[in-house]
Amino acid sequence: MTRILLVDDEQRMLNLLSLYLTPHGMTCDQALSGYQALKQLDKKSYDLILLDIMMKNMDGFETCKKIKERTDIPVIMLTAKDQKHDILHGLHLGADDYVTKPFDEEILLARIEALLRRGTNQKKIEINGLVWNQDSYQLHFKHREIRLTPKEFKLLGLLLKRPNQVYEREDLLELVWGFASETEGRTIDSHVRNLREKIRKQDFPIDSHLKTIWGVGYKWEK
Amino acid sequence: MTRILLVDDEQRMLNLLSLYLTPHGMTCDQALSGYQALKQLDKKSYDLILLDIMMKNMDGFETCKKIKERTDIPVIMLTAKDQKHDILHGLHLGADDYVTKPFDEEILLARIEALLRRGTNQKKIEINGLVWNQDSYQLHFKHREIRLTPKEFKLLGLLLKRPNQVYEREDLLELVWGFASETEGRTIDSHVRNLREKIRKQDFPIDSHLKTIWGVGYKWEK
DNA sequence: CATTTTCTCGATAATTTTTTGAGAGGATGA
DNA sequence: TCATCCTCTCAAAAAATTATCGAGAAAATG
Repeated sequence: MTRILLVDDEQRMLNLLSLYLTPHGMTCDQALSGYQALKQLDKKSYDLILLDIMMKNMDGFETCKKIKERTDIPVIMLTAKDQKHDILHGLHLGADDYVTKPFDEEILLARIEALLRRGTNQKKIEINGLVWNQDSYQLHFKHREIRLTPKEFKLLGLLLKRPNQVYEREDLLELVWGFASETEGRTIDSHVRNLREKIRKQDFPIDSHLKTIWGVGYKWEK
Repeated sequence: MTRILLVDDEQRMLNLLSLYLTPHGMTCDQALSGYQALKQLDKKSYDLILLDIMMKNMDGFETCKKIKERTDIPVIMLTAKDQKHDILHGLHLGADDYVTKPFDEEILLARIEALLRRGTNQKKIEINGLVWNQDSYQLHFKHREIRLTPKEFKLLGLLLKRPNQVYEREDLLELVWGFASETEGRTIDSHVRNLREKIRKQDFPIDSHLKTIWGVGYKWEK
């Protein structure tokens, strides 16, 4: 169940948002101010935050900044239509996306889902009994845990998210290690090797899925 | 994997664009200026360039022009909504399409995909049931995979992209092997032979498509 | 700070692909 | 038809790439 925190100083807007989102499998908590939102964040974790940046006391930006300082939760701003400046300011403070008010229900949902689907936010993937779970940072096969290191876990997740997509080593370095990575050589091969070994040990047929594409890179084949 | 170069002088806009595109199987590199973009182009190749033409120092147009002078990579301009003049100017300088800011995610994606489907940047080609797929690096016929080596795969892709175009051996060496290639003699013939054999084995009538043009080279005949 | 775990990277073995050369086999035009 | 090109074929040698291993560096943990 996707947990969403709604932040707006108008109770009516909070209700409207809840009304839209709840039927789509999301549970919503409400906060009437940035202060309340932050307090709520200390208590619970959320998958996404919907934040009105034009609240009376103008603390929308401040709230956005503070949220991003302490968490990595995606934030969608609610903004007025033609406030390009506000939008850019919000994005600058770390917001991930924006939706203009008055908003269209479908657009809002599409944006939310896009953010949740996003690489780092797709939480659980199951293929042929192999279960990769972002939240718990665990990989399971037949209810047995396969312990992975962070790099192995991220690498596998990336491959699983786009079955059949071939990733060149360069791509993997960028996507798993990060932009400025200076790693090179056979580092990736080593991680692939360890990953294969750990999974193979549990009798999952990893070799018919995690494939080497000679001269190119690696991929997960369905 | 589709590689995209983002050019904008606002870091936040770059991040927003990455955010939208990455989940759709694209890897993005960023450049904060036209100068950076051109430098980056010397190092790597891209499938498409997204270029803000309204950067502070007004070098968007200049950049577009220079990109088009030295490459054939499709360029989409990011422009303000009502700058008809800018749009026309950009198209005149060789830009392939434009998207107005603030942009809609779906529209942006649709434009990108439309451009990628065109011309020699196609990632997926299907002819008479033979399916060539760049992303997965696979060739299929009737849902059976035909395993190709890198050279074979590239060679076939090249021919498929321009049906009926006859390529001389010299052309093929340049396009498949790369400029500085020193290969010669019967190398290409060997690869063509192996390619034909693998495909013929799966009962695809390769011989009525992949034709030898006596005294010249090879072509794919529709 | 000591210990454990993870990551990196080179060396070597194993594997796969590419190139090459020479003879056979076709195509072409006089 | 013949002489001459050019292409096809084949397999062995060369080259390129990946797998494997292990040791030391780096990072995380308690």
